[in-house]
Amino acid sequence: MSPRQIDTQTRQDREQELLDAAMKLISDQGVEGLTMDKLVGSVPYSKGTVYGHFSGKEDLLLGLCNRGMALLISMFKRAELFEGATRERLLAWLFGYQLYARLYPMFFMLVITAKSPGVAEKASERQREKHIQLQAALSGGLLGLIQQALESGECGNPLNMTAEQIAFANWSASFGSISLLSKGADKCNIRAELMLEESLLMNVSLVLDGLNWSPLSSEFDYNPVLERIRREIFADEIEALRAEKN
Amino acid sequence: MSPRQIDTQTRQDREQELLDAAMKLISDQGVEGLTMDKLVGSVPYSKGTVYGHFSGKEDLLLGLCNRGMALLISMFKRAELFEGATRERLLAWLFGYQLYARLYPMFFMLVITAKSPGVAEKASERQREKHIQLQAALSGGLLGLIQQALESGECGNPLNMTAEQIAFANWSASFGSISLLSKGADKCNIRAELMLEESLLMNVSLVLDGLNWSPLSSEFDYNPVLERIRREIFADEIEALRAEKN
DNA sequence: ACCTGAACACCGTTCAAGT
DNA sequence: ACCTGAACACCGTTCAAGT
Repeated sequence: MSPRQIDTQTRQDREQELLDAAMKLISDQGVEGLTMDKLVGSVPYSKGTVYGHFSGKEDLLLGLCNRGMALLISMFKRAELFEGATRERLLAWLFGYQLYARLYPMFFMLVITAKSPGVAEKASERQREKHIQLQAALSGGLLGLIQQALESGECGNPLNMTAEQIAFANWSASFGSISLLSKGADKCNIRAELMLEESLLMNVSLVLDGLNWSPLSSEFDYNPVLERIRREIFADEIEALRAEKN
Repeated sequence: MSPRQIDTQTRQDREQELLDAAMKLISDQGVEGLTMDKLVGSVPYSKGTVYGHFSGKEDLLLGLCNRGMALLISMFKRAELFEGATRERLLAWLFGYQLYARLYPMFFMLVITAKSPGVAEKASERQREKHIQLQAALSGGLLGLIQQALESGECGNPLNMTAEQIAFANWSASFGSISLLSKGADKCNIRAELMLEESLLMNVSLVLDGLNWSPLSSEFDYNPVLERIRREIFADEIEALRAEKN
C-alpha cells in the first residue's frame, strides 16, 4: 500500500506485459522474429524502459525460458497426482513433457538456447538464479518418484544406477526423441505429431524395461493407462492442441 | 584440362577455403561469432564473391553442417570394420558419435540449427540436396547393422519394433545424452566429459537391454570392448582430443 | 527518479560500377 | 563473365536530454 509497494506492483505487471508481447512475436514470426526493436514497437514503452527490465536480448530470452519452465512445473504438479504404480506415474510425467513440447515448441527449444554459453553468460544474475531454482523444482519431483520406485523394488535397477542417473536416462531419452522429431512439425503435419507420441513412448519403454521397472511392457498393456492420463490429467492441454489446429 | 575444368576446380578450392575460414571463426569466437562481414574480412575475396558461393548465411551454415556430416560418415565407416558381435559393433558406432560431438561441438550443434525451419528453408537447393543425401548415408550403415542383429536373433526385439524404430531409439538416446550434457563443457571441464562418456554408455545400455540385445550388460563386461574400440579405431581422435586440452 | 528516442556500431544483403 | 565495395535496411545497445 505504500508508494513503493505500488511501484513494484506496476513494475511486475509491466514485465509480464513485455513477456506477453515477446511470446506473441515469437509465436507469430518464430524465435528469430523476436527483435528488441519489434518488441519496443509492439508495446507502449520506450527502448530505455524495456532495457530497464531486461539487460539485453539474452536476458529476455532467459526470462521467457523461465516462464516456460514455470508452466511445465505446473503440468508436472498435476501429473504427480495421478494414481497408479510408479511406472504409470512416470508415464504421466513423460506424457506431460511431450504435450508441453507440442503446445509450446518455442519454450521447449528455448531451454537449449538458454543453456548455450552465448546467452547464459550474458543474462542477468536475477534471471540466472531464477533459472537454476526452477530447474531444481523441475527435477525434484521426478527424483522423488524414482526414489520411491527404487525403495519399493518396483524398479529392479540391474545396473545399480543412482536415482540421478535414472532420472537423466529418462530425461535424455525423452529430450532426444522430442527434439529430433519435432523439427518442422510446426503445423499441419498431424502424422508427425502422432509419430512423436508413439516413438517417445516406445523409446522410454525400452529404457524402463532395461531398468527392469515393473510392470514390463511385455507383461502389461499401457494403452488404457495412457487413455486415463489423457482424460484425467491433460484434457485441457489436448483440447488446446486440437483448437490450435484450426 | 579445358578452361571450364580449371574454373570449376578453382571454384571448388575457393569454396573449401571459405568453409575453412568459417570454421576457424566459429572455433575462435563461437557460432554467433560467425558473421558474413568477418568471413569476408578473413579471406581475400569480396562480399559479392562470397555470396556467389553461398546464397546467404543460412546456406553457409548448412554447408558447414554438411562438411561435419561427411566427417562423421568417415568415422562411422571405420567403426563398421570393428570385429565383434552386433552389439559390440553398435557400441563402436555410438562411441564414435560421442567422440565426434566432443571433437567438433560446433558441428554437432549445427545439425540442430540446420534442421530448424529458419535455416533449412533459406538455404540453397544444392546444399539441401547434399544434406539429405548425407543423412541417408549416415543412417544407412546403422540400419544395416540393426537388420543383421534382427536376422541373427541377437536382438530379441520384444516390442516388435521395425529396424528404423530401433535405429531412432538408439540415435535419440545418444543425441539426448550428448546435447544435455555437453552444454558448457567447451573447455577444461574434464569431469563433465568423462561423465558424458559414462552416461551415454549407461543410457544406451538400458535401451539395448530393453531390446533384449545379447549379450546383456548384466551378463557381459563391455569395458574390454570399449578399450579395444579406443585403441583399434579411434586412437587418432582420442589423441587429437588430448592435444586440444593443452 | 524515471522515461525518451536519437545516435552508434555492427549485421545481412543487394547491385551499379568497374575490369 | 566475373569481381568489387559502397549503399541500404535492420539489428542490439547506450546515454544525453528531457519530465
